[in-house]
This record gives sequence, structure tokens and C-alpha cells, in this order.
Amino acid sequence: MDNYGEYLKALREAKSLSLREVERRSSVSNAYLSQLESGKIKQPSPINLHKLAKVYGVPYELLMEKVGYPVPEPMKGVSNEKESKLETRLGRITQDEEVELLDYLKFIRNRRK
Amino acid sequence: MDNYGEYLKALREAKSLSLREVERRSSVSNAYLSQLESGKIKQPSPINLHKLAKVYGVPYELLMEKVGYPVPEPMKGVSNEKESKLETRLGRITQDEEVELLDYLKFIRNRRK
DNA sequence: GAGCAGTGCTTGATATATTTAGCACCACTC
DNA sequence: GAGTGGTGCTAAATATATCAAGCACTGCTC
Repeated sequence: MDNYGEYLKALREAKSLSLREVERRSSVSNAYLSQLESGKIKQPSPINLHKLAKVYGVPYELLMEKVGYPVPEPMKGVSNEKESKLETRLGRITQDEEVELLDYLKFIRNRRK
Repeated sequence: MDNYGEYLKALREAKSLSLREVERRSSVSNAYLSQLESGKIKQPSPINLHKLAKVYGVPYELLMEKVGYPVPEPMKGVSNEKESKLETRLGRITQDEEVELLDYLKFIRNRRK
């Protein structure tokens, strides 16, 4: 519910895309994208979130959650549980998972200014 | 995509609830409910859909789907685990980063099901 | 340095979501 | 049969989402 705008901006910058490039790929106007990123839009349409999720390569549900929309139950347990060591706790991860983790880590690190 | 309004109306009538009773239970105005049921609203907020799903006892995802919103797709290629040394690829990660990555991985894995 | 294409951003216009206030129509009770 | 209180529904008002147009700024090329 807080700052999903900053999140979107970080995603875009992590991929080095301009607002107009995202507009081309998602059919969401650059003007609107700018407003999204600066926190001027409270409840964007799930349809647009879905388009952006595709362009940025992040799960649609994650964007929904960031915006503050309810997310289907099976995915509710995103947040908390006790974990310890990375390798031991993760076990083996798939190629796809690794790609996503790397993307996400890049996002985490770009987040701090 | 067509007439989710009729569906909502059928749900309400199946429970023998009046518009105002649903308003009481969901905090969605009876006026708006009426418009929803008569097909005058194209894209209701997921938040309201979630409220109604609760009142009517149907899965939130179903309402989302009926309205025409994208619903989370089960991950397509869970594909073969190509082993990798995660740490060597990620480099050194901080404790905070690790926590976030673990949460995110949990999210990824909960997503498909 | 004029021209041009790209950048993020704002503004005004239009569409749509949602609510408040109120209608007209039923019951039922006194 | 006037007076309640319930029903679905609508109109007007407000809020918000979204886009088209355009601004001011940059960097590049001739």
C-alpha cells in the first residue's frame, strides 16, 4: 500500500528502459507511467499491472500485492517464516527460479540510493 | 467477460439477500451493487470483488476471472533443475538481502501450485 | 548553433467507478 | 387508509483512472 510507484520505477530502471519504451511494449501511456511511478495513482487497473508485469518480467501477483489488492489465498504466505542458511534452506533451485532471484536481487540493490 | 453482473445477481439471490443486506455485510453501496448486477460497471475494483467474494462464499479468483481480469497463471515451465552454485552467481549477499531473497523465493514457489 | 530526436513530466480532457439522496413500489399494521 | 419499513433502481455528484498533447531539458549531428 505504500510505495509501489518506487518499485515500478526501480524495475524499469533496472532494465534501462525509458517511459516511452515501456509505453511501446505495454500500450500504457508514458504520461500514465510517470504518474504511477510518482505515486499519483492509487488503484491502477489489474489489466495494466498485468501488462507491466510482463514487460518487467516480474510476477503479476507481486504487483497486485504491492498495490494493495487482495491476492488469491494460495499465495498469501509470501511474507514470513523462519529460515536460516541460504544453501541449506533453499536446496536446489531451478534455472527459472535463479533468473528471477537474480532479477530481484538487482532490484533490491538498486533500491537504495 | 460478458455478464458477470448476472452471475453476481444469481449469487445474491441464491442466498436470499437483499441489496441492502449485502451493503451491510460488504460496505459496498446498494446503488453500486445494483449497477454491478445490471452490467453498468465494466471494471470494478478488485477490493470490492474481494468483499463480495467473501459475502457470497465464492473464491475471489473466480470473480476476478468473471470480470475479465487476468488471474495468476500457474508457472508454465517449472522445468528441469539445472544445478548452479547460487552463491557464486549472486556474489556476497547481506543478511537483509538474504531475507528478502528467501521471501521472494517462497513467493515464487507458492505461486505455482 | 540550428535542427532533431530522445528524455521525464505536467496539464487538460474524457471516461469510468463509487456514493448519496431520493424515487416508486410493495407489503403489513393500526 | 395513513404510516411504517422493506425492496430494487436511478440521477446527480464526486473521485479517480487513463490518455493526447505539449512543455522544458538534454545530447547529438551537420
